[in-house]
Amino acid sequence: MARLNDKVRELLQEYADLISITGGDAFRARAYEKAARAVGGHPVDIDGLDVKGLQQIPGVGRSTAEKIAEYLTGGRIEALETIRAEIPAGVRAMMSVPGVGPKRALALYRDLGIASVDELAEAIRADRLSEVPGLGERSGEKILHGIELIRQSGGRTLLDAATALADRIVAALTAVPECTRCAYAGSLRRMRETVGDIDILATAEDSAPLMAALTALPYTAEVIGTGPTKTSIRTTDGIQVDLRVVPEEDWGAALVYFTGSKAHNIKLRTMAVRAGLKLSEYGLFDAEDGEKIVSASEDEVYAALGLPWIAPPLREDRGEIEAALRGELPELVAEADLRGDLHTHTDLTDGLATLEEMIDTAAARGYAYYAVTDHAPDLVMQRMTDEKMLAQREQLRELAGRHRRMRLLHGTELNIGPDGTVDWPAEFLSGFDVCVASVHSHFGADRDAQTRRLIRACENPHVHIIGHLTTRRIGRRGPIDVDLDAVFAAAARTGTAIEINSSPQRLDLRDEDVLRAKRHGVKFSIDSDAHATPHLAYPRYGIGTAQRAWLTTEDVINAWPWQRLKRFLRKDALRT
DNA sequence: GCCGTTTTCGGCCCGACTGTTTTCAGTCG
Repeated sequence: MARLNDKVRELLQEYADLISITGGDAFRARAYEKAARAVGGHPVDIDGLDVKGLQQIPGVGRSTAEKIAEYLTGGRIEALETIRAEIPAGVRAMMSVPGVGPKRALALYRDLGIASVDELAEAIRADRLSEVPGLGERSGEKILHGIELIRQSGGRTLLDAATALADRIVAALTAVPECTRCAYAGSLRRMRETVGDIDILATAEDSAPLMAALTALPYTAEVIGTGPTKTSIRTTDGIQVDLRVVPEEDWGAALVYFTGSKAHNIKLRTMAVRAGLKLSEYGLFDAEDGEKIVSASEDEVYAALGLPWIAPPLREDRGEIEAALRGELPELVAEADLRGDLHTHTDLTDGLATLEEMIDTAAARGYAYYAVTDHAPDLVMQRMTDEKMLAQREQLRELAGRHRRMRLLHGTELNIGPDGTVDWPAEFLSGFDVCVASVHSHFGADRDAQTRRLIRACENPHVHIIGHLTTRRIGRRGPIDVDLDAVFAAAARTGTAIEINSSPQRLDLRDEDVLRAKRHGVKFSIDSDAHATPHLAYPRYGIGTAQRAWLTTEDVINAWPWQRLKRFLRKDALRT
């Protein structure tokens, strides 16, 4: 379960969607959307706030505050329940399909009686879509493609929601007196970009109190199964959680086993067999006499196989065992190695927090440098102007001494146009300390065009970092079609870093692409792309991608000391 | 529904793209 702020954000967003679907006032719907974002990005936990306190959140007025308060005290919002009764949940769910908005969702429901994504796919295949005015064959194809996209990531949970839930469960189980150890394992521990379910491992003499604690959690909606060693539940958010309890002396072997990956485990077991041993979740045994050799810690298990401990993000059988045998495991970059954030927004464009709030929160993270990179004018809806940007720079310079240990950088997130050019002329660009350049339009351009535009952006002497390169949004929008190797080669040649965007909705680039880019000699920037102060914590997810891609501090420009980063950012000077 | 160094009423992020129109509606960022 995520923060209460996130729960309320989801409810307000649902209310806004339902207002849109039922043809309510568009501005009213947008007011709730804005309030939803504001609550989600609010740094203070709303639990315990009263109506007055809630109204202090920008974008939350009396009406919204009362609805939130109603939820906080009674667990439901009457107005939301009323409108929910009108529109089946599946109709709203159709809005998550690219190409389907509130108007089409309603038309599909009213005209064809379609009330779920599955029924929608069925109707398109049965060629019934053209019965709805304004929808034809092409629309059907696009929508069907969108449905495919959702299904590909279907049922998987984003890393932030999974991490928040796992942290809470581990905390709850650790508090049980009988519990001696508890941690999460599985793909979450390996920091995969999404997780299918959450695996929790615990040790106790008597497992019953732990099983009981899990099934009694307030957000446990359904107990799928429960026994002495394993209990599975589903949360109110539909996430499956498996808890396994083992004796304390088997902790290490069980943790290896339940962390995976399957391919990594198979390789370990094969090594064990060759050495006359047998590895299972219960320990490492002598194959002959069945005597247990070790299983108390992961270190011991790996050591008994002649290996150093291998960090979970590497356990994918991508050569980590061979590297470990050669003593060539990388010293992975860690969250604590990050010395700054080079891609963040403020309320000057679409961020929620002020410049001061963002800077103060960044300083609290102990950064040595911090860049503010608000959107550039070609993203028209942000209404950026030269004057606004220069005024922000002025304001930033005035705040220079606010945190003595943290250097402030003035930057921007440029838009890479269809031809690869960016918003401002060279003269204006040279006034920025750092420029991120990203694709925000023309996602459908063909492979050659996408490749050309990105290479041209790399060749721009003022562009230091390519932001969220593939522009994918997990489960919502696929990556653009681009020759990644050609772009990586251009980035390496021109000294342009490629971003690992840490937003859990993006995580762009993906780990396997980062691996490929690294082979080209590309450097990376692990950034939050924060639009609110809590988002500044996102690099914990981007670090997962970086670790899965074997990156060290050498590969990551914002893990470098300022003087070294400064030289990297003098790309334009070095090239002239 | 929210908000006010333009405002307590009257605005509210604006334009491109797409497919379906034959002048525009819906969706998206």
